[in-house]
Amino acid sequence: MIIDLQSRVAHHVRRIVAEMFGVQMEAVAFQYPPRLELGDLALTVPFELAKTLRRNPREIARDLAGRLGSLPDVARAETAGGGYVNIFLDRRAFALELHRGLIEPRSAALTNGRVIVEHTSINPNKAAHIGHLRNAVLGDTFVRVLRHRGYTVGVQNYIDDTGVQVADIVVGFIHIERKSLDEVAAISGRFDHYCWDLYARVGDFYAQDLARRELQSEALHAIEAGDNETARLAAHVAARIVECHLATMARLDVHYDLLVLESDILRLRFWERAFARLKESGALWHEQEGKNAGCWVLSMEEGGHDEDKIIVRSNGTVTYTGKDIAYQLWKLGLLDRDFRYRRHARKTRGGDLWTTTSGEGDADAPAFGHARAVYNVIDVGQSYPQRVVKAGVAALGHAAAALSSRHLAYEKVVLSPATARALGYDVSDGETSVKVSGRKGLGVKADDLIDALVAKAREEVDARDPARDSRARESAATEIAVGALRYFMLKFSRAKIIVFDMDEALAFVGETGPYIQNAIVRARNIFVKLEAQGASVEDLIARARALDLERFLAGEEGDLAFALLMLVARSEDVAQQAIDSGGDATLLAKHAFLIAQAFHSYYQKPQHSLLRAENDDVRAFRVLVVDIFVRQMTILADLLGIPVPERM
RNA sequence: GCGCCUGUAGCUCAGGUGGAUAGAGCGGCAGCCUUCUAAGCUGCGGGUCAGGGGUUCGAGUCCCUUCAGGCGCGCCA
Repeated sequence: MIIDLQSRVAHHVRRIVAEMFGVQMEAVAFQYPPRLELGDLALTVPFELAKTLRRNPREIARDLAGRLGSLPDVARAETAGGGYVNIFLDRRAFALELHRGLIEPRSAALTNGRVIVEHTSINPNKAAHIGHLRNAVLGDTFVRVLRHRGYTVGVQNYIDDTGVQVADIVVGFIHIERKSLDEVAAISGRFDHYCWDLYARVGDFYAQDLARRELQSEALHAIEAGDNETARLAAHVAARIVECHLATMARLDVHYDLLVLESDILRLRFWERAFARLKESGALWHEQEGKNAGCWVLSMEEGGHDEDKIIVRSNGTVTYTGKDIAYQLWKLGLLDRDFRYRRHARKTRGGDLWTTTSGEGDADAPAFGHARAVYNVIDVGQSYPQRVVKAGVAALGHAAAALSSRHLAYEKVVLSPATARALGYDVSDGETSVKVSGRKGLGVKADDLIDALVAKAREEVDARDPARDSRARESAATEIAVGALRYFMLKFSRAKIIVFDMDEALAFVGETGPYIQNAIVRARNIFVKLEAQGASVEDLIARARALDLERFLAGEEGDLAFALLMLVARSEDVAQQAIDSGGDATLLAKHAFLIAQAFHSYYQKPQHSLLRAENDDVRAFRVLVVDIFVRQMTILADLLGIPVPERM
């Protein structure tokens, strides 16, 4: 809402600057004064004009301020500091416009074309861990923000069902446990957790005798060839683990539109097609000499020497990077091949979940691929292969498409020494963090973390509200756990390594998801009580609209309330910023926290009590403020994927 | 060696497009519950924004450089 207001004011500022100084300004930048007493918005145009006009910015500010006071939306304007123009808004008009915008939300203008976000993409061979949660929460939150801002988004989860990690588990079943497909299928309980342990044993198994590595490559070849017992076992493992991952992510309300199976990329010969095009264009060539002799390589054109990346090995097999180039080309609509699709048994939030297939597809499948922009949420360790993929796309003459394909890189999650010790890992005194290791089975399983959070939240809920129905307490505990976890994953910027500490992650006080949830619960509860007393929120809001709000939004309470409203008004701006900055929702999470903080601070003062307001006008005013807060916070919580319990 | 990332309060971290006195949470200290649910609020203390140089009216933010730490540079993914 503040964006609209700013563009109206900016329009007038440009006009006035042209009249007074004869200068055409392209953009007018707004800032927020450090303290509310100084003003609601600040202009820095006098600083910019000072250069071209060769005049003191203070004088320019004074001239400009004199003309701004009579504009619509503006109550008055002052000069301050070395040349700021501080604008005080017409608070009544501001509050009413803000409220109207939240009651009748204009959905953001639809942008053209589809955006694809790929996230999660966990190897389907063992349980998801906290690092995967960071990926999924980052990706899912970005998707929510994009959709909110008018983008059409397709969410894809890439399943590497023919890779070495699945092969390792297959080796484990065949050569360590000596289980048949039927016996594996009969394993009950949490299959992904079973494989988590088995995977660690396979690591030991290889380490004991390096010759056993051959078993991995044997399994891999059998899987790629297909139509044999090993391949069927691999398919069973991958499919079953994917279901586990989907179930884990669903606990956090993370969903996908399409599962892309690597086996389908192979069977539908996407790579052969991409390979042919890459050869035609000369992007790939067959190296005749040197250490890469016999390989098909792609030049990275950096430094000019030894920068070639092998795409096809000398034994003729294609690397993962090669397959990813094919997949990326398909995403961008640059590969003249398509998958076939069938409905998956699981539903997604908006409707059907689809999966690729090389068999018969459903006739009514929607279109996928052909994206205008692609975001790949992948850990920062894969920056190099991601650059290779982009270079491959660019080498086919699609420079613009390569640019619209972005790597949303995020740092890893490691364990604090305390948490690593609690998991039974031996930590020496000097260490400040411990890397997770799939090979050693070291790490925190996503489900275990969520379970611990729910249990901790359940204790709190039980202690506060023992009389409440047990199922209601459980669902509140679950929502609090999810809110805490999602906020925790967002509060650090992507480039920061998270040193995961169980106690810190389990904290529900301070800058956390539950803090935000509590603010909304408190606010909603006021309305519940108000209605229970026989009052009507709707009537009170109608009454508020007719009030002299300028008066109510002044003074000690008014300033506090207005500060809250100013923060609320910036929400869409911050959401868009999260997109423009390249997909970092940290700002938006922080923003939600700031609004919650402003509300808590306002709410806490007994003299601001809504239910015990001294008269109906004051009550009506407070209802308006709280209503604006609740409506905006509900939107923000949804964007962050933070559920709101009925009671805390 | 080359490339990328990080360095801000005791700890963990925020700090669009350069702007006013650099913020939050945790921890510490001192207060606030016959309550619109204290998972909350108020106050206090806490800073060479790693060091140095430069650009600018103005730099935590941009440029150069040094230092420290991490990651990448596979016919793994």
